[in-house]
Formats: sequence, C-alpha cells, structure tokens
Amino acid sequence: MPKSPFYITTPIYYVNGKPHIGHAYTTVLADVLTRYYKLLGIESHFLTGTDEHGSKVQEAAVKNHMTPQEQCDTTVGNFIELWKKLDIYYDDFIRTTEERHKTIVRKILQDLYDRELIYKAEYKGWYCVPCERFFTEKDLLEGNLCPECKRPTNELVESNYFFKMSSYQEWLIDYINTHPSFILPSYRANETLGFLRQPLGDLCVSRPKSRLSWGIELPFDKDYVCYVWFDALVNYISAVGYMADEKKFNKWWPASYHLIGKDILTTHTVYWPTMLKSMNIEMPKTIFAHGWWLTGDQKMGKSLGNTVNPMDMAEKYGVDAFKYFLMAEMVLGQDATFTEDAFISKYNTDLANDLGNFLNRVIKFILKQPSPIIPEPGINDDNDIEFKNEVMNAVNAMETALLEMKLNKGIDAVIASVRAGNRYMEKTAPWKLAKEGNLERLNSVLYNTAEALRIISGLLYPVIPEKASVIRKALGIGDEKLIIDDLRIWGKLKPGISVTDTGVLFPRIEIEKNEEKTKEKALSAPIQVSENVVDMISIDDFFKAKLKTAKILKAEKVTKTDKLLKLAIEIGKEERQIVAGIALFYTPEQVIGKTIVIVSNLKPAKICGIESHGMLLAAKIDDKLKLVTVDGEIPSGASVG
RNA sequence: GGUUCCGUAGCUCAGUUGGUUAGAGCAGAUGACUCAUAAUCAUCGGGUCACUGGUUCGAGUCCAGUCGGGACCA
Repeated sequence: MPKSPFYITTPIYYVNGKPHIGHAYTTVLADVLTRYYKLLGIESHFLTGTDEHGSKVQEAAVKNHMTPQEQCDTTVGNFIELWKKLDIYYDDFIRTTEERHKTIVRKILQDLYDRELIYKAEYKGWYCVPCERFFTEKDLLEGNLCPECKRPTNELVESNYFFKMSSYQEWLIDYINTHPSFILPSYRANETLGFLRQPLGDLCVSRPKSRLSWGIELPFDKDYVCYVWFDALVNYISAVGYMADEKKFNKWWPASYHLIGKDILTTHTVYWPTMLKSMNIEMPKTIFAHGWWLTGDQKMGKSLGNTVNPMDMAEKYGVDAFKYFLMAEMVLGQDATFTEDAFISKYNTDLANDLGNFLNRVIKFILKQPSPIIPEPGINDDNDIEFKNEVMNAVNAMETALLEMKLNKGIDAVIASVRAGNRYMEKTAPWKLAKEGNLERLNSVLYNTAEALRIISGLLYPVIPEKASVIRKALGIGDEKLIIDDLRIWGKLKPGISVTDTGVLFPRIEIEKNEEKTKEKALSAPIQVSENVVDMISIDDFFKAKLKTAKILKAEKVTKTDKLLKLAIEIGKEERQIVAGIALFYTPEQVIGKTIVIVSNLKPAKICGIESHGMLLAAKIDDKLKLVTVDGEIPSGASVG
C-alpha cells in the first residue's frame, strides 16, 4: 500500500439548491475511502465544501430578499446538516466566500496576470437582456434567438480577461497519454482526449460587474469579478495552504483523488490541469469520475408516481444501511439504479440474513454457555482452517479493491466471508458439540466465529461505522483502536472477554404481504373490470388512475402459463412491458398493433417473475373477454378519462 | 451524423494475455438443521455467451458487418 499521505476531495457543491443523491453519493464515497485509508494507517485528509459565487446564487438572493452572502449562509446549512446526518467525517469544509479562499484566488489571478498568462481582449457575443446572459453565436437558435427564452438577442462587444489555456493543449494531451491513472475510468480519459482533438480556446476568467457582481473581484481590474469555475477549482489547493502554508501544502498536495461526477469532467480534466500547469503546480494523481444514480423516476417515466427518494431510505432504514447500499451496489464509474425493491433485497440478504443473523447466532450461542465469554480455542481442524482462510482472503480482497477503486468487489468479498461463517456453523454444528459435551471443539468453533466477526467488523467499519461498532461492542472490543495490522492476523481476539447481546443489528424488512397483494390484483384485474361496480366513488378517486392509450408493439406467451401474455407497449415516447391475463382469448399475433387503454400509474409488479408495468383494460363476461380499444386513430400516450 | 463502450442463466452481473464440462448473488424447486432476524445449510440452472460471416488446431474472449442499448461530441 502507498504510504504517502492520502488527500481526497469532493466537488464543492453549488449552494443554489437542496442536496440530492448525487451530492450524497460522492461525499459518502469520499468518506468511506478516507476511513479505509485511515484504517490502513495512512494519514488522510478529506475535503469538501460549497461553491458560493455566481449568477444563480445572486438570483436566488434577490428572489429571497437577502444579500448573496445571507443566501449562502442559509443554504450551506442544508449540506452541513446532511453530512452530519450521514455520519460524514470530513477534515475540512471550505466555502468559496471564506477569506482564506478569496485571498488565494486573488493572488493566483495577479500572478498569472503579471506573467501575461491572463490578458484582456474584446470579444463579440449575443446578449439576451431579459435573461441577462451572454451567448456565443453557436449557442443561439435560428434567427439569433436566445436559447433560453427564445427572444431576440443583441450583438454586443464585451471586454474580458482570458487565461491562455490554449497554449497548454499539446502538453495536456501528452500528459494524459503518458499518465494512465490521471483520469479514471479510462474511457473518461478518452473522452477528454476527444475533446482535445479540436483546438482548445482560451478560457474567459472574468465577468463584468455590470452583468454579475457576486464574485471575487479581479485584483487588477475592479470592474470585473472572477468566473465561478476558475474560482471554484482553486478550492482544492487553497484549502490545503497553497501560497499560505507551504508545509501544509507540501504535505497534502498532490491530491490522491479528485472525485467528480461525470457531468463536470471537462472542467476538471481540461481547465483545472491547465490552470495548475500555469501555476507550475504538480498534477493531482487521479481525477475519478463516477456514474450517476438513476432513480425510479428517470428510469421509469414520470407518470408512474412510484418514485423513491433515495434520501428517504436513510431515514426509513438507517444511515448505515443506506451507505452500505450505495457502496455495495454501484460499480465505480458506471451508472446504477436506485429502487426501493433493490435496496430492500440487498438489505435483507446481505445485512439482515447474512451479517446480522451471523452475529446474532454467535452471540446468543455464547451467552447460552455456562460462562458467556470468548472461549479459549483448541487445535484447528480442516473446517477451521478453511474458514479462517476465507476470512483472511477478504482482508486481501478489500485492500486490492481499494487500490483498484472497486469497493463493491471488496464488500462482496467480505460478505462472502460472512456467508462462509454461516456455512461453517452448519458444518461444525456447535449445538451438537454442546450436547455431546465436546467442549474442546465447541470452544474452538465459537472462538473462530467470534474472531471472524472481529475481522469482518473491522473491514466493514468504514462503510457502516455505527453498526460495525455495535458488533465490536458485542464482542467486548468496542474500545479497541482499529488498525489494519490487527485485521491481518488471525487470533488477536483475547479469550476471556465477556460478550454482550446488543440486539438485532439489522431487522429484516418485511414486504412479502404487499407484494402478494399487488400480484393478485395485477393477475385478476383484467377479468374483473367490467362487472359489478360497487361503492360510489368521487371523480377525484377516478382520476387517481391515469388511463392512457398504448400501442402494442410486441407480444409473446409467457412460458409455463396458459393465461399470460407479455406485451411490449408504447405510450407516447415511452416503451414498457406489461403482463396481461388474456392469453386464453387472444393470440400474440391478434393483439400486435392494437391501440388499447391501460392504467399507466399502477405500481409495477412481478407476475410469474416478469415485471409488469401497468395494466390493460378489458371487458369480460362469462367466458368472453374483449380488450378495451379506442374508436379510430389516436396516438399512443393520449389521456383517457 | 462522428468517436467509443456494451449486449453472458428469469433478474444483477463476473468471466485475466483466445484453450479442458461458461461462473456468482438474487429469485424459484426439493431436502436438512434448529444456535439464529420464518433466518441458515445442501442439492437442482444444461444458458443459440445479440445476430451473421471470418481468422485460428481451438473464440464468450480476436477481426468485419448487422440489429439493439449507453456514453461523449456535433
């Protein structure tokens, strides 16, 4: 493992809105990585913060009848509060409105200006008065209309200051090519190189105060403020003492990782490196772009109303479980989908059934013994050795995973060792050993399971600090300092310590009943619709069901059933799959191309293992069934009602 | 439209530089156990590895094309 200090950053978040899953994910990731490096005994520094200048903050302030600074002070609280709630331990939190930051930005600007790396020039653009925004010609809509509000724009000549970014183009291309871990994943490096195939322009680093006053004033021209991105990027060095505390700066820089979302790739892989180069500062070791969490909303279309706010999951099922899911489920770099079903499934299998249950059975069993302490182990047999190897294997896997930025793999390995623990208990059956009075074997088995839990809790601590601490408390080692060297050695757990029942670690989330109901409804619905309308309902009740026209694109029989057809349907621009119990009445060929009516906002359900996303309407009497269709031509996606 | 990545069991995905019977988790079926959170453990998947053609003694793994999906750029 690297022994040089570990310095990790998140982007500084823009304070014009509320924090969402994207912010949370990056910050949790940085937090978890930092905790791992601290576990490895490496000095670590974790920086996050907020980006507080720029037009959007100014606009929000005006709207809320505040000064921009007041606006920042209020909204920054949302972030700090969330980090507290998520148990995030950053070492530093920087705000770009802090003097320690602004001073450095001014110094950098002055330095670059003095060295003629920043120059003043006029450039032509199109200005939209209502939007108060400047556009380049290519941004405009046809007829020189504003791309935002579609009103005419005025051609305008404006003076601004430019950073000579263009002069670093060749250097940057070469640097990326010769430093394969500079931008990760590698396809993001390719994207950057793609961007760099075209001539790189100079970067406009000023905004005239006449258009925007909320920013850092240029030290050499009081009519301008600094462009937000230039300002913001500097946080990564201003926070660790650049031009202020040389010793501190040399300790932490270059950063080990700049974690970013893929949406801000270019600013971090083009602007920032050229800025650093111009300042003669070493490049960060790795700029790592992770993917996005797609929520139900984005993935399934808006009409459904089954959206889950991922943040609610932390509230509902616990912060540690939430962080566990984020870390275990996303392959770093790729996008991942967040659904409550996936969350619950992962929670129940990994955390409740595997980990929580393993802890529980070990502790409860030891507590049933005449002396409820960690016993003295005897000689290991083959089962013991096999189990021990599996646990030690997890330690190695986690270390490798960290280096490769494949946290999910590391976590998988740890959970695999938990499963090995459950398997080990079945194989050795300590309850039988107790009955037989084979105390030597019994003690060995109980010791080994407890020892495994010591190591496993240590490996998972960075992800689930609170719950891992509970495990350690149960084992009687709650106060011991956690270091990797102790996890690498089997047998560190001292016999003789009392264990404690700390209760159920992760209570199972029970959802079976709800699922069954949905399933029944979905199956029987098409057959019940026409008959016996009971109870009167209000119009509002009726409109809760969003009925829409849909065109059947594809249809096929569901194997092993005689009633079900699987349909691919089109609702406007959206395409989805539903399962309908109409196969006794229609062949797939008969329904393809038909425009039918469906309930589009029905909660999705699995029918015979197939996801069904909506329900079609059909009329039925006795043994006849007819689909509800529309009279004449109408596009799919039209509202019915 | 250009560049690029991907398309593997019902679902999520692993599959190193081409080489013996293509794997894991979840879901499902059957059985076992009872220390445990109706948890756990064992056994059961014969999947045209999107399609077509090619290179090779041999390709999920390389090449070309087709279809489908994503990313970036325009």
